[in-house]
Amino acid sequence: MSYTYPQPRPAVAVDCVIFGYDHRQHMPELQILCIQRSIEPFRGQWALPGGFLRLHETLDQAAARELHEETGLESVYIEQLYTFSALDRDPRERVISVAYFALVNLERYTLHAGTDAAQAAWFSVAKLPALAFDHKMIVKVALERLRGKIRYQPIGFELLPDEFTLSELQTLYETILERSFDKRNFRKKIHDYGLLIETGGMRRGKPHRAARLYRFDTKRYKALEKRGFMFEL
Amino acid sequence: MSYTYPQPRPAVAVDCVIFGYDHRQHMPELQILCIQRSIEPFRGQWALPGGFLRLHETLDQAAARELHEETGLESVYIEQLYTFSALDRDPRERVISVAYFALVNLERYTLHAGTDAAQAAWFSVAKLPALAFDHKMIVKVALERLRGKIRYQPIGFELLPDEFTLSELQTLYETILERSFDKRNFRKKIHDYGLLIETGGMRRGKPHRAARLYRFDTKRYKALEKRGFMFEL
DNA sequence: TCAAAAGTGTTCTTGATACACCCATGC
DNA sequence: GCATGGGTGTATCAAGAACACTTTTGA
Repeated sequence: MSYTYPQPRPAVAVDCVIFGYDHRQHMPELQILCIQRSIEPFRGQWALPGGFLRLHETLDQAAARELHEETGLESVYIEQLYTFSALDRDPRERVISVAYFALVNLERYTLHAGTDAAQAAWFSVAKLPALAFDHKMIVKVALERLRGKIRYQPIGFELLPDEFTLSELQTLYETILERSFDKRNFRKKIHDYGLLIETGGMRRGKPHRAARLYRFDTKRYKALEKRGFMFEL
Repeated sequence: MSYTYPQPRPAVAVDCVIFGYDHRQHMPELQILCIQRSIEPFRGQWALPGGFLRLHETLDQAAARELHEETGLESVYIEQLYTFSALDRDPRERVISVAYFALVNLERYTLHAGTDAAQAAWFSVAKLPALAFDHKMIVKVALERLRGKIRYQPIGFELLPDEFTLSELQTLYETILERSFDKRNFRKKIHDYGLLIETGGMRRGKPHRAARLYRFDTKRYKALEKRGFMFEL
């Protein structure tokens, strides 16, 4: 059998579930960036940022490009999630979509008006609007992945500033996992892993005791990881 | 902005990492099905079974179809792994590949001569030949996924016959995870989960005491799973 | 001085690990 | 009768869970 050029091809798109989190809020919520579509199909509806793969770029590059184009963000945590391929997921024609999820610390980022006439907005995951295509399902899979992964990989730090307090870290976990942790047990566990470095700084300005600031010790984590160490919260 | 038909498109392929396991072997090994390519590129080299996505099928269907065409197997465990998109992964042209992994119990399956003039053969994961394209990397990712997943999801049973002994189950875990378990602790843990049903049958025919046969209790597992239960080995 | 979150240890319970001997079978 | 794996329980250790009060800060 000779090489048969595969004639009819699906279009290949990349869609990004961009999770945002703001530790400064009193009751922080996990948020997702949506854009309001300015073109058909689903014109006027909210959807995940995304676009078509170009031939000169990898999927990772396409996802990073889309994220940059639609939000201005660069060098944030992003990873491939899953590839969706239902036959009718796009009414125009056959499109498969490689979904990514990204984690954004909202302190460093304030939303600029959407780039190409599209409105962008953050929605709490609890109050997402109706989404175009199969994006509701993509969000569902992304949430499951995030919740599963955050418990045994230190990706949660991507949602916080470089320096953070232990309470901020605990609230982050509680928000994402939708459960509460005992303060003393949480702190003991975190400290016992030895993965946080006290910076010496303090978080002040609130009408209560100031809190110590910490940084995540990436180098130490990577070293331990190579020796088969497993972090688990 | 109007709908811009995305002109240059990559071809979309599906590749399958088919894991095989035979509990009847004395020292079982995890194996992978490879096919010897009869066409260019990489003619004569070993590769993972795969082919191009057709427009009328989903990726899951394409993976199942490829698996069926190249092995005759149907209704085995199969799940999407990752989508690979390096620019030069196929020398012909731009091809992205959605990789799947499947689990096959080799007792129920003996390899027929390859379908379309291609030779198919099982290789121990420890002694894989050189593989075409980026298939070596795909296998690496599949192995990591299998090893990670088998510890907290009962997919290992897919590699055993419906009825199996506790020693067979233990050997399966030891083989895949490349570590040993204490026999008494292993059995206690398995029993405590209450997910095995004693069938009453015995595995005989070996020059030592006969062993009790068990079935995995899928219904009970699914019920527990919905209530947030987590199995972990 | 008050409200609000920061910070800190001990006890108890549970699950993980380590470990050795008798039993049944086929040859 | 012997070699081979099947089958069983207990004691120890480590990690997880439960739990309450004092300290510091800004308003």
